[in-house]
Amino acid sequence: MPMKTAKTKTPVYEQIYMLVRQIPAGKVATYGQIATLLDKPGHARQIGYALYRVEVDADIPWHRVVNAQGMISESPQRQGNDDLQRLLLEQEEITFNAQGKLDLRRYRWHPDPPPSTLLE
DNA sequence: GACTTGACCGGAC
DNA sequence: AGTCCGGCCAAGT
Repeated sequence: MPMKTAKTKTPVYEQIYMLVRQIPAGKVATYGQIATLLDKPGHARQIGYALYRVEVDADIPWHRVVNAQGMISESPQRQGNDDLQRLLLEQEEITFNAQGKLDLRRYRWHPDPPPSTLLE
């Protein structure tokens, strides 16, 4: 049981990123949904913070994550990129209504395999 | 090592 | 319809 030097840092965000990568084009997930899929309901803010530090050109479909109201969460920090998010989604044939909301009933991602499988 | 900062959510009023 | 409020916790200062 010795060696404590193996500081396996298990990046928490790694799981978030892996899960987000599973979202198919044309579908979206909410922050809370991601948290729940990771068996951590209520930790939605962590998802937002994780995506906050994602590079725009990273191989992560960050644009497929919206808030529980079906809207794109904007931030002073990301000015301009929130518009990009909408464009990327529209390219996947996702439409927004006059209020800038998308229909979650229609576009929400429902993973077939259990979440635990998705992380392997 | 304490304190601040968030792409959030759900319930209460 | 709105608004307010507490909870959640990793990273950065």
